[in-house]
Parts: sequence; C-alpha cells; structure tokens
Amino acid sequence: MIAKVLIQWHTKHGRKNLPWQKNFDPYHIWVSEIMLQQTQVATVIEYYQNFLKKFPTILSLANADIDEVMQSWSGLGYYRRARNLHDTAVMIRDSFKGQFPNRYEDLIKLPGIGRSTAGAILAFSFNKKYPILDGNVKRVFSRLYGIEGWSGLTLVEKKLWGIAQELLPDKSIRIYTQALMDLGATICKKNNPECPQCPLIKQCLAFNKKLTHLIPASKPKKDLPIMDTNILLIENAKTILLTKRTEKKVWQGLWSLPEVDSTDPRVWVKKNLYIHQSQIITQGTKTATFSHYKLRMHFTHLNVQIKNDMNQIKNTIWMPLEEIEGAALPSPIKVLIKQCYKLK
DNA sequence: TAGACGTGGGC
DNA sequence: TGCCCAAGTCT
Repeated sequence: MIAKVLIQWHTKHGRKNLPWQKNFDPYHIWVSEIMLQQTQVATVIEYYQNFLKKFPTILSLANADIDEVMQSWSGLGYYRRARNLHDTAVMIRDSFKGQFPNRYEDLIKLPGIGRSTAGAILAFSFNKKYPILDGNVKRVFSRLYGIEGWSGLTLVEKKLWGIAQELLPDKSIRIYTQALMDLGATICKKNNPECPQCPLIKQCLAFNKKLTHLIPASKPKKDLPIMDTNILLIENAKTILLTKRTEKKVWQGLWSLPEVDSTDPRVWVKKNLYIHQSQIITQGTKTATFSHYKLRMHFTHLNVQIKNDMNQIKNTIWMPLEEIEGAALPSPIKVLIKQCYKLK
C-alpha cells in the first residue's frame, strides 16, 4: 500500500532530471552514489559532470593515475571515497572482465560500497528488489512508524532496515526507491517538513502525534576537540612548496602545505632548504572545522630564494601559483593560499 | 562500536 | 555566528 502510494506520487512530484538519471548505466549510478554519500545533491552535480567527462568509462577510470582521480575529487571531501572508487574500478576491470557486478554478494565486497549503496546500485541500475537506507529513508520511516531514538543506535538501525525490507514492492523498485528518497528530500525534510503535501500523511505516526519535530532524534552532540598545527606557505619565484599527505589520516593523498613542529618557521626552512635568504611576509591563524575536530592552522607566509643546488625533499614539489586552483589540494588550504595573496 | 573521515548548505 | 547535518563506509 505504502509503496503503491509512493510510486503514484513520484509520477507527478518526483525528481527526474538529475544528471545521473539519464540512463541506468551502473558505472554512472555507482559514481553518483559514491559522490552522494554524506554530500548534498547541489554540491555533487558539478563534480559528477566533470568526473564523467574526464573518466567516461569504468575502464578509463581503472587505467587512470590515482593522482588524477584525487584532482577531480579535490574539494568534495571524504577523499577515501576517491581511492575506493579507483580501487574498485581496477577490481572490476581485472576480476569481472570490466562488467559491473549485479549481485549483492559481489557488490558488498567492493571497497566503498556498503549495504545501502549496494542496494541503490541494484535498484536503480538493475531494477532488483533490494532496500536502501540513507538519511532520507531513515527520516521517512522513523516518522511514518514513530521510531524513537537516534538512527545510529544498533537497535534503531535494525528496525529501520527491517521496515525498508518489508515495504519493498515486487515491481517498479527503481521508481519506488527514487520516490522514497525524493519524499525525504523534498517533503519529509528534517526541519519544517511539508506534511500537508505528503501522500502518507494519514498513516504517519509522527504527524498524528505531533512529533515530527522530535522524530527522527538528533545525534547526541559532543564538543569538538581543537587541534593546533603550524604550516608554512613558502614561496620561491612564483611557486609554492607543497608536500604530499601520505599518512592514513585526514586529507590522505592530497597535496598540502608543509606541516612543521617548530613554531619558528625559519628553523624548519634552514634545516630543509638551501636558501640564500628568507623573508616573512605575513603570519596568522585560520581554523578549519571537520566533522570530528577543529583544526587551528597557524600559518607563516614567507618568501625564499633557493640556491641552484637545493636538496630535493621526498614527496614535495614547487607548484606554480596559477596551478594551485585546479590541483589536488584540500579546500581550506586553497582558501588560505588565496587569502595570503590578497593580504600581501 | 564509537570514532575517523570533509565540505558546504541552510537556518 | 554557530550548529546541524547531508543519497555512508570502514575499522
């Protein structure tokens, strides 16, 4: 019954013109689903189009250099997704003869594809009867059935998956799945849901009990810890010194400004670079907020003149200023660099 | 299983 | 402004 109502609602009110809705190509669907993880539709659209232009087929992605993939992902965040995307493309090329798998057991083993993304690929691309459970769907079901408690709790999540599985229709899974997400995105919103427009208003427990503002329950909040770091913006003849972040932590695989222990930048510069002279241009602090901590970046912008026989430091490059914007750098670092050149 | 993992929209 | 959170997954 619920599925039928949703499918009918979708014919008039569903979203049908998103860039990844032009065909059912599993490669296209997969790329969009990965990009859309924890990322809003409006943000994804441009990245998606650029990405497919650069990597039109799964083979072109598999054969690409990871650095190129990171460059395309720069600014989107959660960079592990880009590495997983590339790894998965290689696996499909080598272990599946380039054919995108269409079985749940195969999909779930691929890096970056969890239960919900596997369900989305199966539903959208292959019209197979599998559930999804993203933020939209969690919100819709939580309200519809008056599920209390934060959806991150194991028990709550289990209930929601159960509902997702139970309500699945035998036919039109593709439309049904899209309808569910569209309802969550456009009507059953977190704040100020438009209940009068909702096709499920009569059977919605949260609406009938006037609990839509309390369901779904918010994630328990915690104060974000503050981390401090010292970074250097070293300029030499219109180029900037960048280091690749190879450690398995935030911004892995991206180029960034060197991070140093010393609060006096000249110590690091003297130790690592052969220079004629160095001159501090500006110093300051900029804070970047992540989902799990705040990073206070104490930066020093300085100008150096490198000797010809400078020593090469591992994983570093001097990047021309004009190439920074299009390179694989984290957003806050790009902003910081831009600000420094306004300040000057 | 709780924490790591980014960034920007919206209020 | 500051806070919540978005088409989640991995460890």
